[in-house]
Amino acid sequence: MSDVTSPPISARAREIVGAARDLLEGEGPEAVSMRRIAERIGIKAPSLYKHFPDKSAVENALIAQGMAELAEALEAAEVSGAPGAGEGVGVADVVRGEGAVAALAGAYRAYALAHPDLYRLMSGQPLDRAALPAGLEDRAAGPLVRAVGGDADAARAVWGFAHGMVVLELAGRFPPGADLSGAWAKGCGAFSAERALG
Amino acid sequence: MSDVTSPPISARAREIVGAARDLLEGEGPEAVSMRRIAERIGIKAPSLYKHFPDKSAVENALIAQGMAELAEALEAAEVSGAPGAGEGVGVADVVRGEGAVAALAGAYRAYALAHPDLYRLMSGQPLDRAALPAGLEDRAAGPLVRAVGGDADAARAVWGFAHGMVVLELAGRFPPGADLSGAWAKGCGAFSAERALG
DNA sequence: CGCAGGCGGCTAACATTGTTAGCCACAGGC
DNA sequence: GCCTGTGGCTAACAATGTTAGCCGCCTGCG
Repeated sequence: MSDVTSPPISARAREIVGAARDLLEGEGPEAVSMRRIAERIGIKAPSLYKHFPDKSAVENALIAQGMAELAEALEAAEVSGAPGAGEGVGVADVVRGEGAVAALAGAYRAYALAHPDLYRLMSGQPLDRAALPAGLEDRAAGPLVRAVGGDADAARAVWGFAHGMVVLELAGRFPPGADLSGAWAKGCGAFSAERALG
Repeated sequence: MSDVTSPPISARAREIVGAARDLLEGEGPEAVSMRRIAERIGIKAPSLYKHFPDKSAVENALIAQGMAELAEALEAAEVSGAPGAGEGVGVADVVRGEGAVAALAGAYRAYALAHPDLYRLMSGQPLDRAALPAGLEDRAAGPLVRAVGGDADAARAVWGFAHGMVVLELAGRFPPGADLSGAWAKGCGAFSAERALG
């Protein structure tokens, strides 16, 4: 997944966000405390403040990392789902762009399910844009706005749909055993049909 | 909004969740601590444990309260948006049910924006169904499944869309000044168009 | 009437959290 | 050869949820 941690260049800083990520993905959000992070790399908690101003700065680094990875995943789905690429589309591809939306939705869901706690960290709070690498947010949004032909309203609606489905699934809010892929298909189909009608 | 707190009948218990709600909606989630709740009703924190087993029980009461209110709001939108009711629909009502979905979406968004912290509390965690009054969840879901004609997949997709839009808006994730009502319209239209195509 | 019991307060305390103050060792540059 | 910055450390503080243990008062009962 290449190197995605831009602002903190220090090796120690990278080690810190690495430990934070391991804790987050290995033991959940409540495990990522300053003392646990420090312990994991063999130092004491107060020393972390020589590398990051506070805990939220570490979290912001994690968020940037996740967003970059998500952007990569979406870009990969974009090329593989683009018209002209190999790999035949499964269901009716009546509308130009339908396959693209579904492919992106699938990649979005897959990333969120593969990194549930990181995804929640990324999307659960007001997002300090100043602490994010410039252009990252736009880059992550790019594939989706291209898939809907540049329609900002449609892009936001599809994003809302995908995010809502993912976060409800992660929170276990759907009835156990519900056929979520059916709901995903319904949603992707709806947005594609809407495009068909103009 | 009538009486919605079912399990804790004690006056003190109701006073406690009232204080918790005031703190939550007045000063945000981090203000609702056991000590602040107790202080607000003139007792000390440990005494709260004579009425609730732990903090999460208080939160569950809050969640039940919010879900009941949301259900009421959706039911109200359901009757006012039903065919035959007064109040002309704003935009093209080409499909039976389109107005209903839009009306429900509007009510959903309105409730969430009016009670942002309560909504986040309601929807942000795995939901301890055992601690909820029986049937509450189904009641809240009722209006939406009726609006989509009983199609469970469609209901889940629309719910995902509405929830995602709301939670992204509450988290300030959309660009400042974005035309969200446009995105909402696009989404509602998409799901209605999908129904038109079968 | 007297008494037992429990309901509902209280204080003190514990572990854990993020975070700060202040100290010290060591490396590199003038 | 000093001196300064970097990056460790210990001790401490405030606030969190929660428990233990004590006590006063009201109620029901014999």
